[in-house]
Amino acid sequence: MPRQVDHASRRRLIAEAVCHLADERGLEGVTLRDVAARAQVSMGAVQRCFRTKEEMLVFALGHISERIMERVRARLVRSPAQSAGTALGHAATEISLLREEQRAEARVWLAFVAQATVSKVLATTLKANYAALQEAFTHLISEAARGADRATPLDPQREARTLLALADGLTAHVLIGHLTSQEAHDVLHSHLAAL
Amino acid sequence: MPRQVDHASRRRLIAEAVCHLADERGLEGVTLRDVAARAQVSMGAVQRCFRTKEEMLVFALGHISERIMERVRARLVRSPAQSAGTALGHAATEISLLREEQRAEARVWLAFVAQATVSKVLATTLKANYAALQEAFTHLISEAARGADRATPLDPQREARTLLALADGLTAHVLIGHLTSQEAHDVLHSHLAAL
DNA sequence: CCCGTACCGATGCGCTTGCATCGGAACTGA
DNA sequence: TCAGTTCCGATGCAAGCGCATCGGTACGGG
Repeated sequence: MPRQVDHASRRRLIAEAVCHLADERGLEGVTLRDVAARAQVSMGAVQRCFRTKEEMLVFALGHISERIMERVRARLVRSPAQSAGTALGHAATEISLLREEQRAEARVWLAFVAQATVSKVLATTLKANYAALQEAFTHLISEAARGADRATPLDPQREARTLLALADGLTAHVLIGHLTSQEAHDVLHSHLAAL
Repeated sequence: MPRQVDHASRRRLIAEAVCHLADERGLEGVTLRDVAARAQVSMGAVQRCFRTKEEMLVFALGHISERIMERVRARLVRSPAQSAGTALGHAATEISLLREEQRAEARVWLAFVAQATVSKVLATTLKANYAALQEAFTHLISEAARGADRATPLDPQREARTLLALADGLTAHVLIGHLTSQEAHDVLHSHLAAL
């Protein structure tokens, strides 16, 4: 058996390169050659890992989805003691990708969302992610609502959808410079407080 | 003076073609040749109207911005009798581009938003539009809030930002198929009711 | 009537793209 | 040590891109 290469890790390496390039120049500016150069591998290696460019992009989307999800999970685990309400706040903040160091991920994410409107495979991947997030949020909200008694009974699923859409909208507005991340934080927490 | 052509209307014609193509294939799939073909003019004509492709795209963005703004304005004028609250609802609905016949505009808009994260000129144009919208919403909200007395005093500007971000997020989620436009409507109106 | 000017369609150029190909390098097992 | 197998880097190719160019066309003024 000759030399074996760890395909999985190489694919991840390449996915990282895709994200960096998508951050800098947009998804359209991602070419196989540039990806190879950025990942410090040859074009042939890239083509061995992914049969087509689209396959590469889909994998990259899955990669960063996983990273984001992982961060949310980590955040929830890190602060388990508090109430479901604060956990919700943390999760929402993570999702919004407002922190400076997440700006790159946010740009890549937005690029993929835009691309998904014309690419069926990307849309499928994205929908799965959103569905998972929405479910998680729904649970958090209904749990948080159990304690607090409210004048009007609230629909956890609808509130989850609201929160998810709001987070995404805020992310986009920060990215194009319409809002500062400060303002976005303010809006987000105000909304959460109203819940 | 030899034959003169109406440059302004031709530019609008081309902008329409750009929007159609961006709707079908994404902003990346917009090429000068295809635009020319779709607009039923020659490539030379396109190049006469716009010196570069970017100039064309920027004009197209301005064109559809204007159209959307115009629709919002028309909607507000059409139903002036009601309260500021219902006017707000109408405006928000228009902005969200949820109706089927606005799906194309929504796709184009999202494509431009994504592109704006890497293009300074596009970002500037977009920011101007969002600023105008936010201001309009702020006024509507503060006006609507004047009548209703509330437990917690609300910040009109913050609520305007929230509404704008929520509308955009919902639009995106409908486009990628995570929500149906029905669900988005539900979310939006529920949020408005909470105000 | 025809000349001059404003317009435009077609064509060419240089470049980049995604993808296919292949000779040789690298490493394992005997 | 060497044969065998797996991998990969370089190169080629056809297509498509944005943009520049230019000769022909059509119209309005003298």
